[in-house]
Amino acid sequence: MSARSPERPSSVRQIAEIVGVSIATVSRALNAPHQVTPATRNRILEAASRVGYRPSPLGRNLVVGRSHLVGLIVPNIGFPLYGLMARSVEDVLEPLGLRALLASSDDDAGREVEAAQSLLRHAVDGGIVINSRANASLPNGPRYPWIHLSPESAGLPGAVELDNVAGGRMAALHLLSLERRRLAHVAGEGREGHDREAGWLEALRDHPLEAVGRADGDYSEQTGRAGTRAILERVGRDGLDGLFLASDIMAAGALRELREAGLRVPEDVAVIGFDDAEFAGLLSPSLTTVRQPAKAMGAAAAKLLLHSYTLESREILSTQPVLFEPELVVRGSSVSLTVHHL
Amino acid sequence: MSARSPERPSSVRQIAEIVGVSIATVSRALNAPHQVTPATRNRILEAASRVGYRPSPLGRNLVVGRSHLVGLIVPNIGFPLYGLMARSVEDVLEPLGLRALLASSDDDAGREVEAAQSLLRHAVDGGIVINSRANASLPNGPRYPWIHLSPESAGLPGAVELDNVAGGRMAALHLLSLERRRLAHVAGEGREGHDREAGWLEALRDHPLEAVGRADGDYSEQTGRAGTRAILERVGRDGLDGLFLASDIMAAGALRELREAGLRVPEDVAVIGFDDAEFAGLLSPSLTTVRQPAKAMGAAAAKLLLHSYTLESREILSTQPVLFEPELVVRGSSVSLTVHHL
DNA sequence: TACCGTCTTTGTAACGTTTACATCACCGTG
DNA sequence: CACGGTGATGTAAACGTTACAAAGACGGTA
Repeated sequence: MSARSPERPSSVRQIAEIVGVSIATVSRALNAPHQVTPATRNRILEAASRVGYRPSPLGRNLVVGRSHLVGLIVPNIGFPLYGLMARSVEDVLEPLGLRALLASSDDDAGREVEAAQSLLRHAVDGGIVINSRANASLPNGPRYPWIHLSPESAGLPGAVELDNVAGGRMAALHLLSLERRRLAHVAGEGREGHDREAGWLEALRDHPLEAVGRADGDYSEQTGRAGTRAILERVGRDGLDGLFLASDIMAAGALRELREAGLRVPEDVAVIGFDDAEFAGLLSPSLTTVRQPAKAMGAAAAKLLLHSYTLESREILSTQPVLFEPELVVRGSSVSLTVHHL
Repeated sequence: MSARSPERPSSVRQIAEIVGVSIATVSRALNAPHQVTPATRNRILEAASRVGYRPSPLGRNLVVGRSHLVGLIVPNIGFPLYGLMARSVEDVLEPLGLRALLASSDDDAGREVEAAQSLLRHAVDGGIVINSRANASLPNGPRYPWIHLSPESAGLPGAVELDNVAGGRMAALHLLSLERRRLAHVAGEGREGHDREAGWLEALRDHPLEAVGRADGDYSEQTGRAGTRAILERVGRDGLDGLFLASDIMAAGALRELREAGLRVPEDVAVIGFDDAEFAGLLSPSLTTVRQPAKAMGAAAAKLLLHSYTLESREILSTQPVLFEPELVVRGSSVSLTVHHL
């Protein structure tokens, strides 16, 4: 049983005294060995390992002026999409000895600014803000910039965005390719939702359609369901054969509403969601969706930050956002997949 | 346009020089105002605000020996259950100025130990480990303890656990209360899965059953599905009227398998899962499940840590784990809920 | 050999903050 | 006046790294 050693941990000073050199030489022996005569270097290393020396990160942080901490502001880390992004941010930062310091904004600009201030008090070197509402009004304290991983980073330098317009277009083209001509959309909020609908409408414009409907939603199951019902009431049971919803959660509500209305998916109505949430493949029928490449986007944001980290500057970022293309994931809710039970 | 002020930020030294006092007096004027004569105090505060003084957290951390950072080791923050726990940990820590520093273990003991070491290099004051595999072999560096939020914290001090045995019992009693007598279970791995099955079997013991089956799974949809199929093949289509799966994801697989086998849920087979994942209510039918109170458990772990934080000790923790009771959430997969269309 | 320049090795001091301890002045009491 | 107490302030130490200085060795050249 090794002793718990309640004595204060060993320091460079202690080692310097043992060996009979200055603390600077000790530090050099550990960090830049070639600058120290082999003889003294060995004595220092030997003494260091004998007393079990572990440099204090706090002392190091102080003098180098960097904490190796990266702030990560997320609306709510409990939401799977944000968790995924956070994880891939982490994976990129870790090999460089950087760590993510977590804060929640709850999609509120005020709380977001508070979170940023709190992170700055913890001396983060830089930060990544997912779904920023405060945008430019974030306190510009950190040594390296705030990177925005958002749908609406209004021209800010250092931004990673999803091409929501292209996503909406994809959904439309997919349904059109399935010969569906009686289409409807349940939209989402914010620029995000607006862009998805813009892409959707743009792609539909040139095609002769029998009917096209819409309803507003807020990404919740409840509004997905209510929107679907409203559309059905307006166009009738036969007035709909393709439905695009701005989130998978809304699409889950739509699937239920359609089933309860006695409509078959995908035979009567093809359904397509947005995000490719974890559960999209678990629904019945499994949900066709426009995939948001969350991991790649998180990694891109982290790399953007690393870029200015290694360049020791916060100014050099492009004003052009890094744009990510979504990806169509076709599942059972839009095509009758061959069922493989034996 | 305010100047970007590339000069180094103001320090206590600077203020001390302006006012003509020692740096100690400056520090006291800011942190313990009553120890300083009102006249000097005012001059110091005035000078501080004039130069826009903000104390360096790095300097402070260094001298007080606390970073106000709490390590949070999670298998994968992208998993919703862990994200939920992390969020509520954060909510408890935040009001005290503590922040969570994130690390991933990927359910691997080696990676977990590495993560702990990395967090210690960042000088975390203490830490919370969700689903620890390393348990007692975590490096005992931090000033305050590692709190375990796990299914199997083998007698470690400072642990928060779910009563999985009670959860299994609940599932059994629920199916029994629905007059189901041909029951089966798809088990999960680890002590977690073992305990759930133990509770399940214990509750079934005293009841006369027509049939009872089981299969092994690993919490994935695929094994939930395969296990269900295996059970059906063994007992036949009429040999099953109640099915308990050790996770909601497995239950989602079971729902699909049962549907494809032409069995109705809940009329022919009642299904119950475990966890109450986000999507449980989105499935069709919506999934009855044994709810794991993730938020409450995360909060409890954080409070356990705060306890030793305020007591300035890492030793005083109870060896008894804080045990949380799961909660039965009844939905459509086990009872025919009145459908409210119209 | 004396001098100069260059290179290697090591030492000094500063960075920012807090706090235990020391110092100093002042006031009241015996 | 001596003593003790009180309140305000100063000094120094703690942490690890690095710019700069200093010192010494060495070689080349006059």
